[in-house]
Amino acid sequence: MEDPMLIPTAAKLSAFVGLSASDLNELARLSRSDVQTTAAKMDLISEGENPRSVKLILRGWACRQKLLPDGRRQVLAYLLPGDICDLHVFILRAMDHSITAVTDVTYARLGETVFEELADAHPRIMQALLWDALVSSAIQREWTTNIGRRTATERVAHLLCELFLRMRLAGLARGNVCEMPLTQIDVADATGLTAVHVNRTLQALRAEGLIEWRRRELHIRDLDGLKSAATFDSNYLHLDHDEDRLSVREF
Amino acid sequence: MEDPMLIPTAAKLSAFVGLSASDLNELARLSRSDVQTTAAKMDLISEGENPRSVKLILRGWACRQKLLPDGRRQVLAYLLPGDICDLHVFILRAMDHSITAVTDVTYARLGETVFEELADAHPRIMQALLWDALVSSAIQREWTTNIGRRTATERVAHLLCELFLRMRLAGLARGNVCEMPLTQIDVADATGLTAVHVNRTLQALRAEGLIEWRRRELHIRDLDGLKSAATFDSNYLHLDHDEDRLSVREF
DNA sequence: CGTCAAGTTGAAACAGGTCAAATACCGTGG
DNA sequence: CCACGGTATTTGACCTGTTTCAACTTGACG
Repeated sequence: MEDPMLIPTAAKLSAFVGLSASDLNELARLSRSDVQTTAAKMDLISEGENPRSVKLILRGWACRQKLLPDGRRQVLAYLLPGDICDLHVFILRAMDHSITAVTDVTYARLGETVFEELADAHPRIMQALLWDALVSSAIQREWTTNIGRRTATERVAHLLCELFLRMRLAGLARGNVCEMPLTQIDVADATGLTAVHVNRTLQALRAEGLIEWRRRELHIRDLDGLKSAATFDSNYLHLDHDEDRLSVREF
Repeated sequence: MEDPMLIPTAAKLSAFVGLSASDLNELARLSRSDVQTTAAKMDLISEGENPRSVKLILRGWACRQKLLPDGRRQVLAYLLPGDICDLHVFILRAMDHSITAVTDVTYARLGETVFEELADAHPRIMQALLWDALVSSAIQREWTTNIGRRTATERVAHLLCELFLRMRLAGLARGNVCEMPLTQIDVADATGLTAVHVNRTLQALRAEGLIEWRRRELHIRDLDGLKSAATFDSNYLHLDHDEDRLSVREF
């Protein structure tokens, strides 16, 4: 069996709570149950559909998105390996947006009962999932702010900064490099800009020596510089965890 | 004692689940416990503070907001009477935004244990609160879309449409009129526009006969027209409830 | 080596921003 | 009841960041 800490979900949740060996095994087990694949550009679930499972992204990138009747597209979130969608989604009748594969995506589907069992047998995982859900909401708020009140350069820099830090948190960055499979159109639809303007903005960020981005690989050349170009403040990612309440305790 | 259905929270949650007389009484009871008041423009809780209670808005309007270092302001959500903030917020160490009173606000503070008790004694309320939390997330996503991909006119029309429908859901509209205590600056900071441009946009909406807005009162003169000017689709409010699973059952 | 998607460039247009002054509104105290 | 002061709204003139459109280049892949 693979090392459970290599599972991005485990890496990420561990940043919040200490997880026991048994917790880590449980995450590994969940990552092997009901595994599905979706090709790039296809929906994992479409707007209007009735959600029947929580999705745990194992490999590849997905996004939440809305389409307006005339085709305008807004990306609401990027889902990276290790991300979990919509802990409590069973309560809703219909999706108000779709979840779409950016690259080919492999994911596990978790049914409603999984969480009832988790709450009993692995309360620490459940608490970490709740934390993760709250962080997802916080990210959504930060995106609202990003689009509403930042300039084009700040928006793009902010997005890249966030994605890099999240990839690193999931154990998916090597040094200051991470995979970046988005197109400039994807960046545009996430930041409320046009692809043309994103292109010019990226050129400026490159010219300032802040980033390089070629062949689906993002190199952060100056993280502090990028953060300050973005007015980036990582508080919304809630990476500070409460050591007292949440450290590992093996029973 | 007042009629429990007059409590806006009860009105709103009833739109989702059927609540028993005992549930309604419990909501009335919660609305009387630990009641606080905050004057307009003051924070109910500030960014960086450690959240110690869930807030239930009883009277007046509040907002969630973020301030960038240079003073730019983004309103993330408006909280109307009956709204509940952040069901699971105890898990987080620090607020990533502040909750600020728009008008004078009266609210009840609910501690962590309240929800443990509710889950046992009033599971139907708990389920409704979970639904409400999911709808709040959905609203946040819609705002991201609004700011990212709609024109100024669409944005403003969309915001007014949403606020009116939410007020009506909470039992706080008379016909096609509701209270609207926001300034044009508030609307601007919620839609990613400037106050000057909001002003011109509102004049256009008035000229088209869609709304009137004077003395803190909004009159919707043509709801369908306003919706279509906004490309408004109410699906994100998740007003459709599942009769089978969620109708009242008295035991 | 051809094809299709993604990225880049330039020129022109415009939605919305900025600045600054004028007006209306509203509660308060004389 | 009116004058006052502060806040919110409205107006006009001008400006600019971003969009639009259309063409061209590069890159990935069978």
